Amino acid sequence: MDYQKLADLMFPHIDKDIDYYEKLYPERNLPEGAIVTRFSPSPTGFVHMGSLRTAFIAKKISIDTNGVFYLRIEDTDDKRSVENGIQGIIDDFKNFDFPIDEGRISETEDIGNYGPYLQSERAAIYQTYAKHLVKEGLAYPCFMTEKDLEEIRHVQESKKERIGIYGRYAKSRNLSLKEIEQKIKNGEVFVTRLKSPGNFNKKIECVDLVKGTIEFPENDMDVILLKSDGIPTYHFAHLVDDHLMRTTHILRGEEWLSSFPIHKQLFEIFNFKLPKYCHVALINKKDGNSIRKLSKRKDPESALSYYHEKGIPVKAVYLYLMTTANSNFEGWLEQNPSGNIDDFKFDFKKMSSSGSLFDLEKLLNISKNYISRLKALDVYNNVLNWAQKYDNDFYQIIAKYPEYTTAILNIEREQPKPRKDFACWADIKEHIFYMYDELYDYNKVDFTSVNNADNYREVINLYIDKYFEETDDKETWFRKIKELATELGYAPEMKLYKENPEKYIGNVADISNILRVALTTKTTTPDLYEIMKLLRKDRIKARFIKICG
RNA sequence: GGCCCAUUGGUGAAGCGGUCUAACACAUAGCCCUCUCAAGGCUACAUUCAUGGGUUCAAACCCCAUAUGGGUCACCA
Repeated sequence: MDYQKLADLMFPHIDKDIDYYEKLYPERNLPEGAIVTRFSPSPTGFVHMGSLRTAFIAKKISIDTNGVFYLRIEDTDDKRSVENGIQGIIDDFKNFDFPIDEGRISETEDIGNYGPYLQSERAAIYQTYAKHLVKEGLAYPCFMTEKDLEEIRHVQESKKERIGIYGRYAKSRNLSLKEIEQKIKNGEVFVTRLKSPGNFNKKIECVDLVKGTIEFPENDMDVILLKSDGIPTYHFAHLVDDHLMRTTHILRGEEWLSSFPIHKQLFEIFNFKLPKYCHVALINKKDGNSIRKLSKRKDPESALSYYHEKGIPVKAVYLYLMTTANSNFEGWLEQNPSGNIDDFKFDFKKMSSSGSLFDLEKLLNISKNYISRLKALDVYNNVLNWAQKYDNDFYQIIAKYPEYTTAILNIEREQPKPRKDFACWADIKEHIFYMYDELYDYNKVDFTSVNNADNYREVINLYIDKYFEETDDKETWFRKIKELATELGYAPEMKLYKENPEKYIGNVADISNILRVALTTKTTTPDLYEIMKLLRKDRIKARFIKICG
């Protein structure tokens, strides 16, 4: 068989050879140990949480080694592509503070010297490499129709054989040049298949960075390299792109593990340096009694937009992802409260090889801790940004009172163990609304949940008349509450009350709760003294009077 | 069904042959502290590491089998 002739028959328009591209995309000039990684989604919708996790780890190891992280869009299947899919991915990344070193930055633009980074723009490159393989006698055109393939599958199923095109099922391997020429002349379409040199009975070893060495049967499938439209399948695009873009590490979901032997074989055939592989375990979700993959369709938390809507800080999400990625990260975080992930060194050995459940509760806890360590002004700016998008009424109010709001957010914050009230920006309104006359509603004041509050009018009136003094410091303020309690027959100390409950009609807690509910409509708030200090005299009196009047 | 991966509590996990009646964190419960919360402190929560067998003086850790869960077997990625 004259393979050169066959190659020209199949790819008459391809005039370059692979040397051209090898020179066009030379080895990267990077420091020793620098890792080149990538994220290569197909534009089928929003970026999935699991994908973000994989991308995040990939980026992390590139940062750790002063390497490169790039974004490549795998749009080789237009049936699945979604409108604005590319922009959606780019936007998701942008909104998640996820800058890339090179790759696709808009629907049409790239940065970096190894592009184009959109696979549909690389057809000629793939075809050049495929043509090369044909010339070497390692690939061939296959004219089988869907029906032919179906029949083969049926035969294989009934004989309990492995499904696929291999060995004697690879009928098109035996076509003569003449037959091929005739078919092409007749306008028959063909795919380009690998003439796999593998033997299923031979074992090969594939090394995964976290799973270790895995033994597989050698690949003997004549997998499709180029579909009939000349566009590559994932396998071939992976080979060509990751080789040409000089990727050193492939991080991808575990669902790719089983095609590892195909990829290894492809790299070996071309004699390209095999990148290192890391198959990242999937994130799961408990659904009733069963466990399944976190799903784009069923689980809102799989979409990045979910975190924006709730106002969960992007940093907190990354903190969570890192704790799931490296088991020693949490301990490290405790030692390094600054929490700068860049200072932490990722280690493949500390990565779990089994899939785990996505734990929103844990994420929220991490977020709570993260927010508690922020300065009040930071919190303010963040809520402001969030509210502008998701809660305009609240936005109007807090935008009107920046300093006041910041002061509210600073209550019990500047202390060694700050309050941890907020897990997300969306939580904040519920915790502080009563500080604004616009949101405080005295109709909501309800003493039924406060103990011994039947005489709330008496308590409040006495407090205004005799004990309330705006300039009091905290100690004085509290001493007066106790005096008020005593005067009305409530125990001034919890201890006293517990010792002789029958001696009193209630205790100090009841008194402050009456005041608390009156001023805030809530039974649980931060330090009442701090709240009153910010509310100021006039508003306090106005609220009290309205309630008693 | 073939091939492959995984299996420590409600969750994430540490552990890599003896110090394991199994670290740490989340969740849950109780107590303390306390003006209510949040937080914090203390305590409880796997006598046992999917099951069975083996190797060993000794196994969660090594080996084998079984079970369960997951992935994959497309002109999808």
